Amino acid sequence: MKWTQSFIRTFREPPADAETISQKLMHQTGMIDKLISGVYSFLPIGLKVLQKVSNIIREEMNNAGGLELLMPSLQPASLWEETGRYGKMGKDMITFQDRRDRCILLGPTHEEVITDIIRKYVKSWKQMPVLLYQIQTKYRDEIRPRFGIIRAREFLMKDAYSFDVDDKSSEISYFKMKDTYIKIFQRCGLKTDIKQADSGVIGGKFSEEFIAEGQCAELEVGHIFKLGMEYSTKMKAVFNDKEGKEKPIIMGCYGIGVSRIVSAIIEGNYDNKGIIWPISVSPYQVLILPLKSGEEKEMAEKIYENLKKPGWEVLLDDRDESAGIKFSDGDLLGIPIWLIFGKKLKEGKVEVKLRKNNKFYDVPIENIEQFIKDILKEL
RNA sequence: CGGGGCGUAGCGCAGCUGGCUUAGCGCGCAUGGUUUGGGACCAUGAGGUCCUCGGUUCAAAUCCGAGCGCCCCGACCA
Repeated sequence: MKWTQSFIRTFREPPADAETISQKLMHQTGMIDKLISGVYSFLPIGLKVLQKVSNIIREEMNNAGGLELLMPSLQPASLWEETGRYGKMGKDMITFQDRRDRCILLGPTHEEVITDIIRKYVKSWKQMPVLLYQIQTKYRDEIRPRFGIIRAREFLMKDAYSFDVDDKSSEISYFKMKDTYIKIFQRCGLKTDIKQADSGVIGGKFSEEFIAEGQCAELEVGHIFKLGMEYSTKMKAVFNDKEGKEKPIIMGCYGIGVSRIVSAIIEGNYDNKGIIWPISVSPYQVLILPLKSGEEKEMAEKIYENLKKPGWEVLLDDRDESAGIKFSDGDLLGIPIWLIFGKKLKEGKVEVKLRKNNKFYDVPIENIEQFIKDILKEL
């Protein structure tokens, strides 16, 4: 991607109302744009990171045997009355009347909907275990949205639900998810602690939450629950066991705040100049900086085309800006590997800079591809 | 919902105490030119419902009232 075509717009100063570092940096790099309190647009560069995180989650969920589905955001209040949660959630839920005066809500979570699906489709012990998940927007009218997308009223969440024939099997599902979560957070470059937690409105028997390290004390990037028979009993999600006896399905549910992860990654990976993306979620892997407009720019474009071929995501800063601005914006944006086309080009060399530790390497142009390959192994 | 703060150009702010020309500054943006290794410079220019409504007044960004919005602390929360 060429910078001049990328919609990237950086700001020298953070917005006055931003408090946390991730919020400031996401605004300064033009990743997000606030519409109203707790509600944000993801601009192209921000969406790119969000999609990287989503794809890591997807891969690991699929590896764990999960099946992706997509449930609606609009849900009938009547379904929530079955579990008694309509009252419990209270004003956190965004509700409205449709034209037939039916009470509809914007889904803050999906236990009721998934249980409804399961009770319609699963009738036999032979159909389990099942693990279903979705990546979808959730709506919660938080008492106090804060810290940008860390606690938003509209946010992207991965929610998964497991269905088993008995406690033993459900336990296996639970621990499989726990392992999967550890892998997901590792791949995203997040250090997390696991703590036993209060199950809150979700209910169930037991839950653990994954807390991301960082300055910002907030909720937590993942939460896994053993729900037991809580929902299946109330909603009559039952199956026939081997003896033909009717039994309630044993459930678990597993959430990850996808958009919140993006914030959490920044909270754990930045310096006074800007973001330092882990390679796995960086919007681009390589940033190319031609510092002058002549031969440097020509050569930079050539290398840019070459590097795109093997599938690397490359950002070429083709703006007619001074070196200082390109460096500063590069630091702010946090792309891990930089290729600087400047002084050293006369000697046939490109300078490689690593954002992480600010180390520079002089690399002959013909060796660039191999050099990046080697560096990528270490990052 | 309680407490605190804020609302003036795309962003960051000054002006308000003590009402008075055409409401400023920095950044950004546009055009032209000189620059180009860590946020360069010159010139010209565009851009404003001073959050909204009402009140006081000869006169309101400025004073008063109400409302709306935003941020922070607290309670609350996957």
